[in-house]
Amino acid sequence: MDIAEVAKHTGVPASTLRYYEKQGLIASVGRQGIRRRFAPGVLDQLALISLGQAAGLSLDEIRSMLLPNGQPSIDRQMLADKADEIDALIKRLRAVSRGLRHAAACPAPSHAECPSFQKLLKAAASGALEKRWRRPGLKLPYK
Amino acid sequence: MDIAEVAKHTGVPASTLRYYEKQGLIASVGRQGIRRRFAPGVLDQLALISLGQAAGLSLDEIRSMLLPNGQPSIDRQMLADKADEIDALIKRLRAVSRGLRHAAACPAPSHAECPSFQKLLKAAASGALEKRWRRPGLKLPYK
DNA sequence: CCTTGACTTGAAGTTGACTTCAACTCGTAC
DNA sequence: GTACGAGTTGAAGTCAACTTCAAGTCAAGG
Repeated sequence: MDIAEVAKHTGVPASTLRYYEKQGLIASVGRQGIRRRFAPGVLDQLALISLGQAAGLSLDEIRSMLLPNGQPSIDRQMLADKADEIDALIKRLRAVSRGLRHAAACPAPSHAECPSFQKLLKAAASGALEKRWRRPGLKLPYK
Repeated sequence: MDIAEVAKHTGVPASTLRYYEKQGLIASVGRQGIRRRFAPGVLDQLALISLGQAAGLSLDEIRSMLLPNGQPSIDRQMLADKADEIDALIKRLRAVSRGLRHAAACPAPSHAECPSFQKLLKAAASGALEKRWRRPGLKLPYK
């Protein structure tokens, strides 16, 4: 497959594919003239990369889960750890969501007088809420 | 309060406070010599900013929720919308977490043969999983 | 008076994951 | 044989939210 074909099948832009190759995340199987040729297996690798990103992994981390041949060699413990991380994130997000909803429904004339909003503010001020996550996330299937 | 005091109370670095001021997110009440002085109210504003960040708002969005005087003027509908967004994100994250856990527990010799892992991969490949979220998130209180 | 330390400034640097660009090379079609 | 479209390259640009830096300004203490 040439790069356009891979891009079409995966939705990953050609520029990104070249970038991934440079980063050692995927590999082309030789060239036809000047053009890269990819084995069909690259589609699976790209799926794996997408999954890793959805799970909140950096490209560096994802690379560390790939054998030199591109096959995944994934530590099950790492998967479980990542799941734990995501669960913790979910917990925090639910707290924020609940707080926001409460504040949205709060009948106080201004948020300055809404106790639940104040509570949220206090939590935020205390540093209990994270300001920035390490990284990207996911789009998801089952909507 | 001077900038160091605000920094100490809030944990927000002085450099960030200056940055926020430049961005119009907070305001100082005059100077003492060359040094900024802040009214205590700035602590509340910073709490609000933290909360906004935890809810996934960009600084631009947060600014749009502030009146020129720094008081929040928050659209309740917007809060509800944000809560919806967060809930949707939670849904996606839970799918990923479940998938990861399943894969971690999967007894197949390699993930290449694990059906649930394959399913996850397929979801990721389909673009159902987001690669990058718009932005930061939260750290959270109730751990 | 001079040093010290905390503050000031605007400009430039950082990070991660890409995208965009100019300049170039092919294979194919006319 | 030449124009075209699609690929190639390395370098530079983008975005957000900051941080870092050099150079300068003060107030207070010794």
